[in-house]
Amino acid sequence: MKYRKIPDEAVRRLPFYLRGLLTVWEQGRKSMSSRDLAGLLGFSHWQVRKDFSYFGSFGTPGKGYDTEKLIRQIRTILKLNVVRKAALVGVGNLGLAVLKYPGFRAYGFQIAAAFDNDRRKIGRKIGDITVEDVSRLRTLKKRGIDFGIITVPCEAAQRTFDALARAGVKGVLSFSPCQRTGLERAKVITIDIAMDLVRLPYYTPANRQKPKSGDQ
Amino acid sequence: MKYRKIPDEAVRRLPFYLRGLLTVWEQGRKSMSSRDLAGLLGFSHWQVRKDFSYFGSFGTPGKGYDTEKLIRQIRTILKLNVVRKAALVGVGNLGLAVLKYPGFRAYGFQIAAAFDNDRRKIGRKIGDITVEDVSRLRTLKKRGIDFGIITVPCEAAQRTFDALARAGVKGVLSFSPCQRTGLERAKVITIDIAMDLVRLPYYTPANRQKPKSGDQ
DNA sequence: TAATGTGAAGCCTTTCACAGCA
DNA sequence: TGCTGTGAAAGGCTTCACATTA
Repeated sequence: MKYRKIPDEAVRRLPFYLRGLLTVWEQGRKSMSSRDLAGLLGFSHWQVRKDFSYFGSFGTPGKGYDTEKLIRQIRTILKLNVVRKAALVGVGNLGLAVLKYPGFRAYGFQIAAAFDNDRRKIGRKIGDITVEDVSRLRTLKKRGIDFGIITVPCEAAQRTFDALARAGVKGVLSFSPCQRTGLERAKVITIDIAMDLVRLPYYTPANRQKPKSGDQ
Repeated sequence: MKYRKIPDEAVRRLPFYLRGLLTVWEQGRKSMSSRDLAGLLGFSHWQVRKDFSYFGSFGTPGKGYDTEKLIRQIRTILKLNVVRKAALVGVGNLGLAVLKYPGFRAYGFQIAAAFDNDRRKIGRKIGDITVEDVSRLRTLKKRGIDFGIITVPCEAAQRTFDALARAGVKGVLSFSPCQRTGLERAKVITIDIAMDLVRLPYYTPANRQKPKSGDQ
C-alpha cells in the first residue's frame, strides 16, 4: 500500500462495511470476499477493495477477508477500538429517539450523558442515564466524553454548540441546521431532515436522473 | 444555458439555497448577489452561480438575483411549486419528532398522514393528524400522497417499505438502515444516524484530514 | 462598474483491467 | 483457480478566469 490521500467518501463507507461485517459475524461467518460484502451493502466489489487499499492490505488472495480481523481493523481505522462517549443535548422527541436507539453499542459508541434546560426534564431517567442541567456540560472533559449530539430546537442550537465547544468536544453530530459553527477545532456533521425530504420530489419520474436506491 | 448532466451534488444544494433565500426574503430583502447567498450558507460564490447555471439563467449581471423570483424558480426546479404530501409510518419518538418538526411547510411540504400498527397509538391526534392503522396505507394514492417517511424499528422496515411501494409512492425518506429496497421505481433517501455518529472519532486530531465545519 | 454565466483546467472519485499471490 | 491489491482510464465535481451583459 502506498500513501495517497484518502477520499472522504471512502471514510464515509467504512461504517457501512463495519455494519455488514458485524451482521455476518454474528451469524458465525468466519470469512468473506469483497464480492459478498459488496452484495450485502449494494456497493461494487472493486469499490470495496479500493476503499480498504487506502488503509492497508487486509485480505488473503484466493480466500477473502477474515471477518473478525477485518472488523478489528476497521474499528482501529475509525478509532472505535476504545469505547467512545457522547453527550446528547436536548431531550425532546428527537433526543429521546436517539437515546433509545439501540444500535450504537455494537459500533463501540456509548451515549453517556444527556442534558436539557427544562426543569421538568432534569433528573428524569432514560435507561441508565439521568438528564442533567445544561450548565453541567462543563464537566464533559473530565468524564471522558469527547463527542456531542445536538437535538435542541433551532433557537437554542448556536448556544448549545458554543457550550459544547467550550466543553472541549472533538466532534459534534447536529440535527439542527441553525448553528453557524464558530469553532474550527471540532468536526461537525449535520443531519438536516428537511433538506433531505424536500429534494425527493425532484427525483419524480419526469426529470429523474438515476433513482439509484442506495443513495445516502 | 446549454444542456449538461446535472450533478447530484448541485441538486442536493438547492434546498439550502432555498432556505437561505426564504430567510432573507422574510427579512424583506428584495435582491441578493451570489456572493451574499454563498456567504450566508458557507459555499463559494462561483459554486452558487454554477449550480444555478445547470438549470438556467436567473440573475441580472451587475445586480444579482431577485429574491422572490429565485425562490419561485428553485421551487419549480425542485417540483415544490405545488404542495407535496407525505405519509409518515411509525409514530415512535422519532416519528413524533418528525411530525412536530415545524420546518417543512415553508418548503411546500406537508406531512398529511401518520400510520402505526400499535392499537394504542391508532386514533391518537398529533396536531391535526390522526394516527391510522398501517393497513390503510393503500389509500395514499387516492389521497394525493406521493411520499413516505419511514420511522419504524429495524424489524419492520422492509415490510413498511414494501407497503409504501405497493401504495405507489414516488419517493421515500427512510431513517432505517434495514430495508433493502426491492422497488426501483421510487427514489429512496436513507438517513442513518449511527453511521454518521460513528465516523466522528475518525476526524479527531491525530489523523484528521480537513475538518471543514459545514460538511453534510 | 459590478455582477452574472460558462468553457476549460484541475482535482477528486469510481471503474476497469490485470498482475500477483495463496 | 479464485480473489486480492493497485495502476491507469474514465467520469464527475469544483474551481478558476474571463467574456458578457445590465
